[in-house]
Amino acid sequence: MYDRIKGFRDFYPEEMAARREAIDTLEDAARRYGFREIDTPALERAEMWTDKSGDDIVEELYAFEDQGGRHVTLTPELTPTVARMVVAKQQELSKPIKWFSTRPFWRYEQVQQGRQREFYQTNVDIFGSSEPSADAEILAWAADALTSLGLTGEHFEFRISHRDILGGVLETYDTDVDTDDAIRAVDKSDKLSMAEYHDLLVEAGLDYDQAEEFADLVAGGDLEEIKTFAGTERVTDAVENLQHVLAAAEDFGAREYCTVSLETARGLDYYTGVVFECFDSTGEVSRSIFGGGRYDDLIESFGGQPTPAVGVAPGHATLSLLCQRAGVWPEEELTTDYYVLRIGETRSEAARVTQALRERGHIVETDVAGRSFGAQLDYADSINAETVVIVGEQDLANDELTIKDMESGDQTQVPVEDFPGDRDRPTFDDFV
RNA sequence: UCCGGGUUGGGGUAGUGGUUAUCCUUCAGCCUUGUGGAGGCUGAGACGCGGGUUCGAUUCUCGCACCCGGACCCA
Repeated sequence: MYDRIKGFRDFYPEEMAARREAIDTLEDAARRYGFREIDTPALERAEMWTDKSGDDIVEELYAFEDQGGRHVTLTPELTPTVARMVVAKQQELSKPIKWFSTRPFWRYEQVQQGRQREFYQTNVDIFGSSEPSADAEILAWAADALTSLGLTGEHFEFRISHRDILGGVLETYDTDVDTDDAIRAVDKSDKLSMAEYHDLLVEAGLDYDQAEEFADLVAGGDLEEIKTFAGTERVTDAVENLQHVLAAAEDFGAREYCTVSLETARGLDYYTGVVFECFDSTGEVSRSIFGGGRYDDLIESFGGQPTPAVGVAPGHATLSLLCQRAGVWPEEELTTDYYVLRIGETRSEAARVTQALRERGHIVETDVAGRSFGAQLDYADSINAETVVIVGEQDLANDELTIKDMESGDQTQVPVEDFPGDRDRPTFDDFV
């Protein structure tokens, strides 16, 4: 017996069927918005991460040197890859570029609830528009995707913030503030006592009065108050941009899921404008369900022309936790439309029936194990077959088949030449 | 990397420093090559790995692995 690699998961048919349904739900919603599916490599040059984040990040990567001496890594996130793709075909792609993909990523991390080393995300991005409508479309897709899964506003909320608001407010203080440290403190404020939170802000460079004032302002989340307080163009622009995004989200029916939450500061250094995270309303799923936002500088930093971008990437692990707790995760039960039971030397006729039903698009199984009548019926039961078509020597002797409804156990005879006939989905009821 | 809890057939469990490790379930076969969900019979299948203590370790002990939480981190 070999062990599974830690942090990697197997998906057996029942779980896979549920996952497939969930993935299809997310992707069908994306297709309705005109997002086009792409697929991307499992392996990228490690420099795509080490150049920007330093060599320490290798600790978090499945990175190695390949036979050709290249430093490569299993891809830990999609964004740099799509940025590379956009840059490579910048001239020929019509804007806005709207892409989605579902695929695994790999990070060498500590395994926790909702976090594995191999994890699946559906990434949805728009490149080439800085309009609030683009941000709103991302939010609208995210809301559509979640509600299509059966979730409602009771189950989740989008916490929306803007990168420039916190930074912009902080820079209005005369003191020399370490903005990153202060924002990190804000991000952690949930988990800290008020005093600890204030202490961290002080460590970042504010004095105690400022720390208290700043913390209150952020927690209050009153955008107009913040605009007035800061009085700078940067903050005014950021607030107005956030308001425009929310207004556009309103038009697309996504506003009701959005809460302004300036404490939602965390995240990727490449975010530049509106950022948001999705949280479980009950707080049972401790980490965020997913995050997203605007990253207007990334394409340029990858050597392309300045190209604004906004995107979101739900992780399937946390999403399925959320759905399971909300009781809307798809049923993990396999179903079978028909089982063609064969007894005696009847293979050719049974095969004809089997293939005819398969041609109609049904899930059809027949005996491949040489089992007895009873064992075949047992098996048909175990795979939740809806209808069993019995092709037995006794039936064929009368030029008949037996159609059995598995739920009721009722059965009836039908002429061989009349099955399946021109019926799309013949069942017991059609023949009584 | 750190903290806490855990690991006995495929799943769920009982138990013990000493003979054949308990029970339920599951799976396979048969009773039954013409009727499933019931029943009977037969069979398969476990003490996570390694070291130590001991005459003897699944049991005590240490280390490791893995699992479940959490911290840190989360590009």
